[in-house]
Amino acid sequence: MLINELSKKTGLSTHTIRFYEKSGLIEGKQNKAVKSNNYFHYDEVTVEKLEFISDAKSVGFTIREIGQMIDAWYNQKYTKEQKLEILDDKLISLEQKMKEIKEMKKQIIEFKDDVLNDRC
Amino acid sequence: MLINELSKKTGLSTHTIRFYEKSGLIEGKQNKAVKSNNYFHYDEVTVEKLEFISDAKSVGFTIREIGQMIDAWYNQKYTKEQKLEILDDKLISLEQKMKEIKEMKKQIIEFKDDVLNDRC
DNA sequence: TACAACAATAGAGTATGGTCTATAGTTGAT
DNA sequence: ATCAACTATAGACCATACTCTATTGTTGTA
Repeated sequence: MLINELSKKTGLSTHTIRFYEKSGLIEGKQNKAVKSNNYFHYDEVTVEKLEFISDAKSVGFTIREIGQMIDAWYNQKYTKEQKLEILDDKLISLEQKMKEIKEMKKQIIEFKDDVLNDRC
Repeated sequence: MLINELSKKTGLSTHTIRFYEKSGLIEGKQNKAVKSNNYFHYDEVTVEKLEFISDAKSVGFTIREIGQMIDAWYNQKYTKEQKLEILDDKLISLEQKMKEIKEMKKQIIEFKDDVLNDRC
């Protein structure tokens, strides 16, 4: 599919998709047989990747971190051990985020309690 | 205390503290009796606030959101009902973040499983 | 063949959240 | 009195992650 269809499937703008492509997160393929244009073609895996990118972004991962994860899963850039290390690293950082969120929840609940009891 | 001491107590640079002050998150007081300088003085509540700001930032809240929470707790800018609404709103967004993190964990664990079993 | 809708590329512009520099003045110990 | 260490203010600069504009070229339908 071309970028417009990819955009419609993922809900991301063509600008954003091109930005992710420039950032190395996804990669379209140009058909060398066609000489009249240099349009990029995208497959279903790219749709998957973009969905993953959106999810990963909303939990706070940076483009760089997301790139590492994509490389650890879809590409042959790393050895098996390196891949596992990267993914474990990300799992640890998610555990950390969870802990911080739980702490923040506690704190906000305390705030609420203070508001309810006119202690602030 | 002056800004340097505040900086040492919180681990935040004086620049960052001044940035937060400009952003309306904290507020020092100038001693009008002293006419030779216009130094700002900070209290223990400001230390607390800065610690809260650091925690809130690391769970992904924006400066604006953090400002709302601080206003909902420390200030009289909002009614009791508005304060509770703001805090509940933030609790909901934390629940959402938790859900997303759990999903992401699942996905990364699947990735790991694929790596371990040479499925990618 | 005209033309709307699409494509690629380069580069400018925006928002957020800092971070740093320059300047000018103040304080406190020696 | 000197001077290092502090203070305030203004504004420049930076990184991240987009977002938009301008330009040029292509495709497909009427």
